[in-house]
Amino acid sequence: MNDKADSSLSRMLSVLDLFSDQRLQWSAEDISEALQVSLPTGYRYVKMLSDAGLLQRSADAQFTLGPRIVVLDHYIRQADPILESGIPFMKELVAQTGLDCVVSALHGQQLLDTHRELGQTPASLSYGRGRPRPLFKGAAPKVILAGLKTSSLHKLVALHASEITEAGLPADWPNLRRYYSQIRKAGYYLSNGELEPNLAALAAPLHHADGNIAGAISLVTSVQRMAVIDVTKLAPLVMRAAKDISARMP
Amino acid sequence: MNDKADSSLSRMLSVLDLFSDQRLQWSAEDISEALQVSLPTGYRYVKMLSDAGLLQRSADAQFTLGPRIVVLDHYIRQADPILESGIPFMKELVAQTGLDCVVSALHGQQLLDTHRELGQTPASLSYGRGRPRPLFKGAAPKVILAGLKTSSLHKLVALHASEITEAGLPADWPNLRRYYSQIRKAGYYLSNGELEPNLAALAAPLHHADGNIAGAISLVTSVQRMAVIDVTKLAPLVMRAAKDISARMP
DNA sequence: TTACTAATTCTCATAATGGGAGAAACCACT
DNA sequence: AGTGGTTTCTCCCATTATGAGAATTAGTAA
Repeated sequence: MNDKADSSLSRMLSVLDLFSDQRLQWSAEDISEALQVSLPTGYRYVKMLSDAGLLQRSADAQFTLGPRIVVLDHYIRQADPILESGIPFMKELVAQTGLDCVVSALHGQQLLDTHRELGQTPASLSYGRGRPRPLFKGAAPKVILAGLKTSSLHKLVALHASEITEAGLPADWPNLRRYYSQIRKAGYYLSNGELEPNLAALAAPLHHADGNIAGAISLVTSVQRMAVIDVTKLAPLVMRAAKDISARMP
Repeated sequence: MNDKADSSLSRMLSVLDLFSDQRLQWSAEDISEALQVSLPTGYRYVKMLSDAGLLQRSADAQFTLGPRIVVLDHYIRQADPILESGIPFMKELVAQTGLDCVVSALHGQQLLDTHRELGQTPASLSYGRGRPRPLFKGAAPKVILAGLKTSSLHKLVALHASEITEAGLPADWPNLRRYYSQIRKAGYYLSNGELEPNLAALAAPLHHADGNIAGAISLVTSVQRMAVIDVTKLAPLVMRAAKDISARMP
């Protein structure tokens, strides 16, 4: 309820918000202006963030994201049980089908692709690990949300009502619940042009040993190529891989 | 000269220092104790860092590194000119030689591997993007430092005198300078068991369009396999790829 | 459910510290 | 040496982070 909260501490962190794929170079001056702080303060911020390795100086008095981020992501990857046990199975799926294989997971409120194995003719160019994804569009998000405990799902939908209607999903909770529970029962979900008009994907859920949802594995290709694929053959492949990976999870 | 500097702002950032491959789970209580702050302050820190996405809650009142890091690394990768133009050439080198191919770069004071393409029999298991590397050991670091402007190199060595002697390099600046300039003249460097006893690597420098060093590309394999390789054949391959990649850099 | 324990947030007075303004120092080029 | 842009410093003031303890919430087992 306390929205004015913009203390010094979080204001410094909000420097990171400025960086996006739209703009990866910021000068201390631009930062000061964007955050509405004085120039010396802007310099203090970039100095501290640079000392922490989250930023680094680059040419022409510009600052960019720093090496610490790369190292921290390395730690995250090393500790990710899905990656540890999943990559061989992903490679196998790619070899069997020639399609691109993606693993996605929910981190807090954010749904991310965490790894990709590309086939010979990558359908989705270059979107690699770390791509944020909409929560309510596409195959991977749907099987992941379908795998959440009802209470967790309820919380999540409460916070994203507008996106849900925008995605064409039922606005009322009972119907939404039913929608997801059908997906869970099916054990997989096929999307056609949901996320991007010419992409299709078939996703299956990954589970932790305790049964909780861990993420999703999906095969991605163009809508055209998916049109000639026998989904009744493809789905079991993906679900099998998902089970195999899940069986190796802690 | 001001070493006592441990303000609130940087103290909060130092929460991130706690996370390493040794330990990726910290409770608010442990953090408070490690940083010598009170429990409410510890909670304030993790709350702010979580709001920024740098941390996230996980099971059992533990906190782990957050999804924001993965997204930020995604931005860095997307903007990395070496990756953009280099990966096809790396794949080709792997196909030609069957060895592992690594690209490394200097970010500020930190030398990191930024990408790996693995051969059929990966020699160096699983050390992927983001692995920090010693500055003075191994093939990639040596060709990179050899490519720095003399003044930059001088600064760097001044800050790491102990590591230099420990790595068995000349302690005095004139000899060190000569050592690196020989490497630069050769155009490549072959290391045998320098970094890890059973690994060998051959590295060549990558340059920006302005001639400044951008990083290094290297082929890595076991010492045994390298022993049967004709280096006079391998070195030109790597140097050619390095030139090709460099030619496509901005 | 209820009762328990652990985890997290709140309250508030206090002191620490981050903020701004302007000057000064430091660069990297000529 | 001189110049323009970049970065840090000094200083005082007001903001804001802090700790101690209490209060609340969440999680879990009965």
